[in-house]
Amino acid sequence: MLTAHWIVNHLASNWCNFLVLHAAGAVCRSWCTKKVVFGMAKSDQEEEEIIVERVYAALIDQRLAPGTKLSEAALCEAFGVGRMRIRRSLLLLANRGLVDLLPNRGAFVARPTAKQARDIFQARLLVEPSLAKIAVGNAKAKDMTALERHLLKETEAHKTGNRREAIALSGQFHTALAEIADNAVMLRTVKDLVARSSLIIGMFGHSGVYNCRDDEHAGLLQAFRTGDGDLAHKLMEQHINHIKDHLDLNKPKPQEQDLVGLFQTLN
Amino acid sequence: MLTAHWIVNHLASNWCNFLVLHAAGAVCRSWCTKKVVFGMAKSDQEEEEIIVERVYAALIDQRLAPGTKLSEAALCEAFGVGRMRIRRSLLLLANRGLVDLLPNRGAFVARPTAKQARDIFQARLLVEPSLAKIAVGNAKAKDMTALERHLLKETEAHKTGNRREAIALSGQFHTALAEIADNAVMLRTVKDLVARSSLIIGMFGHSGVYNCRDDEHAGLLQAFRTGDGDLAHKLMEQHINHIKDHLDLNKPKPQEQDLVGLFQTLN
DNA sequence: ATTGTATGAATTGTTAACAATACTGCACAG
DNA sequence: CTGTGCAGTATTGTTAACAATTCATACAAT
Repeated sequence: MLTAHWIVNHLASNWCNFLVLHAAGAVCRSWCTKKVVFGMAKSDQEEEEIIVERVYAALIDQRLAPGTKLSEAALCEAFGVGRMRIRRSLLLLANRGLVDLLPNRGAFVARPTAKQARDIFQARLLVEPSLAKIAVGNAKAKDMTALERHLLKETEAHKTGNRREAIALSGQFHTALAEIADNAVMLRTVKDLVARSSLIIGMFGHSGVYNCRDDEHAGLLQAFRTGDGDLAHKLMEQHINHIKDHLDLNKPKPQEQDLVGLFQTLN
Repeated sequence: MLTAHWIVNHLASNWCNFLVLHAAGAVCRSWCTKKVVFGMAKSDQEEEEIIVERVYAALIDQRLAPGTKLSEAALCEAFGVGRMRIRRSLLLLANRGLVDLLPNRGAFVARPTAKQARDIFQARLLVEPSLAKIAVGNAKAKDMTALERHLLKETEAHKTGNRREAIALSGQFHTALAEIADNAVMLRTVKDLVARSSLIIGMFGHSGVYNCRDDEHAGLLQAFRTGDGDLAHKLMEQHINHIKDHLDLNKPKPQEQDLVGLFQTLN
């Protein structure tokens, strides 16, 4: 069971950043009758976007295991917001397949089925290689340097054995490509797929195996340097297949609620 | 402006079906202390899925023009549900890019920008051809007959000049392929892309031009008959490009609220 | 000892009232 | 005639109380 205290410690690690961020979005009622927001306009629903993003991050680096109960009260305390906000955030997360919303039971971190896992990786194979090719065509100089820097951090995290950061960074590498491709639709799609992949790895992955191997990311970066889009396509395809190969879709991790899941045939 | 009456007439055309459907999900408190739901289990959040689906349909066959205000009260009356339900549905629709949610102003049918239109069609070009190829590989006999029947209805609607039905059916053709491919992730993606494409056509399309030309759908069906996945890939690519070519992304339709949108520079 | 049942607590779902903001119409000054 | 300011009204956003359901514990029975 998940206590509020646990969430406060593990989920809200950069809570202060959030407060500062929010305070910066100052609202000023000026001479005109409309509100004018300086800088960032994240007064209302942008706020639960932040919550969603934070849960995203927690899912990706596997601080929240599949099946974990996300009680409203705990989340309220963790984020210091009202129940309505939390409720909306959970609805959005459920809409993206990251959370299962059982009526009268509450919200749980999603436990992807084998079928869902297959669908998700098929989708990644369908989308990400082509997207990588587009990204190669789009990459500006600053994108290249950003990727270089990202890869440095990634290998660094691997070397120092910082597992959580390594996982998070390897996920971000994939979304970074979508950002370079400069397509908002695909960016969101890839983000969702990466996050759900983390859940899948948590359920079907062999223990000790990371999300991505950074050397494959390095190969992709090399394709960016030479501007070889077709190579990037091929490498990305191989890369995703490697991730998929490290799964055993027939044996979901025997977590605590394995028996109950076995008899919930609806799922 | 959108009156409640208008919505009742135009949005809720198959309202009775819904009632029957819902009544069929009978709930029976039996000897065990848990609720048992016979047949379909759409008691709770499934209900707003229905609302979302209905708005979807209305957007696709262009009964709801981009920029139309969706007032909560009107929708409450149209669907006969409480404000909370409507509010959640609007949140989900906004999350999928079909509705713009302006703080304190309300919900409006989204008016895609030229950039968004480009992104969406790029995504379709990236996804749907490959998906069509997969669908060809997956198609069973019953899928073929269903497609045949669908195309008959589609050409029929074209011949009789039933514009709304023609548009709706041509959209459904694309989602039908995703269903045959049997990938839930891609199905949802394609549904969203098709719906948003309808909005784009409403904003940037030349008047009198349909969503899809049914003869191109017929060509795709032919590829299914011969089991030629690569042909399906090529045809779908051409098809989407044709749709895109009929747009003029530089000239958004001068609808009534075009001027106000012009001076809302935030958008 | 295990199963079944009942009671109380905790959690989720819904409703309605309230607060805050945006819209509308009118008066009035320039 | 246009533009500004100021009510009143309508719509949206939030909160808190209430209803409904599930969960946990204790206890009785086979």
